[in-house]
Amino acid sequence: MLSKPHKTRSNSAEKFQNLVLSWFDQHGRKNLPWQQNKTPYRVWVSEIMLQQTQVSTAIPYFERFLQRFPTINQLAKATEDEVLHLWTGLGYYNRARNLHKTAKIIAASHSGQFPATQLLLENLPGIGRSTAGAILAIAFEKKAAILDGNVKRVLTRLHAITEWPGEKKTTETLWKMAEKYTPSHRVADYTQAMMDIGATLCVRGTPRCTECPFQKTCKAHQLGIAKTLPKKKVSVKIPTRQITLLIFVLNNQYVLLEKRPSSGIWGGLWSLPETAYTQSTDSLRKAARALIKRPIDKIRLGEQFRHTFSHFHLEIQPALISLKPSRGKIMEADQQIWYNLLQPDTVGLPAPVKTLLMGLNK
DNA sequence: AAATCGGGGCG
DNA sequence: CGCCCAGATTT
Repeated sequence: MLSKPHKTRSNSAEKFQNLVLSWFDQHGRKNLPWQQNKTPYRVWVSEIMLQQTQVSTAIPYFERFLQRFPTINQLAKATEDEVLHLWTGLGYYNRARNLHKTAKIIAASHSGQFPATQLLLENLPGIGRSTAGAILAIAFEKKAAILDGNVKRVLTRLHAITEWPGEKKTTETLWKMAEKYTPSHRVADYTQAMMDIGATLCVRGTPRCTECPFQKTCKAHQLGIAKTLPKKKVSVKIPTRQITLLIFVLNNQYVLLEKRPSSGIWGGLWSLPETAYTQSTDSLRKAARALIKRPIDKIRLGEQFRHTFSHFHLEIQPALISLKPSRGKIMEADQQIWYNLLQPDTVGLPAPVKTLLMGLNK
């Protein structure tokens, strides 16, 4: 048989993989909830949750989500409100809506079976190049690269890449590296290990280089610039907006909520009626009367607080508007609910709204 | 107070 | 394709 002479010395990618895999065997995380009973469905849900959320935050959400929706078909049958309910507090609610959409697609068009190619996965809502790679590698043991925030940080330091990683060219370079290093053997462990190294050793701020398996090879460490990488995007000051949120309280038990449009901030969540910022009782009375016909008992201001988004600060002035008690049936308009504080509906709430409502219960 | 994080959507 | 947008947590 004709064959090329066998290489006796492993190349640099193989050396790298061996470092990563033996680090994983000794230090990698192997007991995360989604690493037990590993199915494509569980891996997918975890990857979506982890897109913008740290492991420790995601764990309780993952447990509750899987408890309620053990299979993708059960998720597909759920209402969007219930999916958003389980997502309340996690943020980026588009992720939850896309998760639901994708479950419906897979239940209907793939007979409940997760597709296992890069192209099919990337065509599903909420799954891009990196998440598709993670599902292929972790759930299917298929050779596929990921480039999440952790891997980006590891690679920029390893190669001392000083350009901002958001540059198109730099991102492409990083993807090329990620692909070059990805092994065909034990790719699930490798992928988990890279995320673990990024999350526990190669952290932003001060990396723990002395404990790192790449200590000898890391360019940034050699140059003493690990701490300064990846280069930050030039920061922009974000503006502050002010609003007043109206808390209509009826019979000391019900609070009026309105469903927000499905796109934009808090898309699809149930929020408090909003009005232009004011602290004047007179204008609050006017705004309240425009929104509701019931007679007002009294109005008082809550304590103003701040909620920050990626691109603006929101100063929230809560206003409690107690309504005169009502005995008859309480009517709800379309896109409106009287949220029962004692028996909360299973709907999604923005984090500050949830905080406000919990405060009322005390 | 600043930084973070992957993907969707729009022009 | 380039650019803008989304939320809560950590540092």
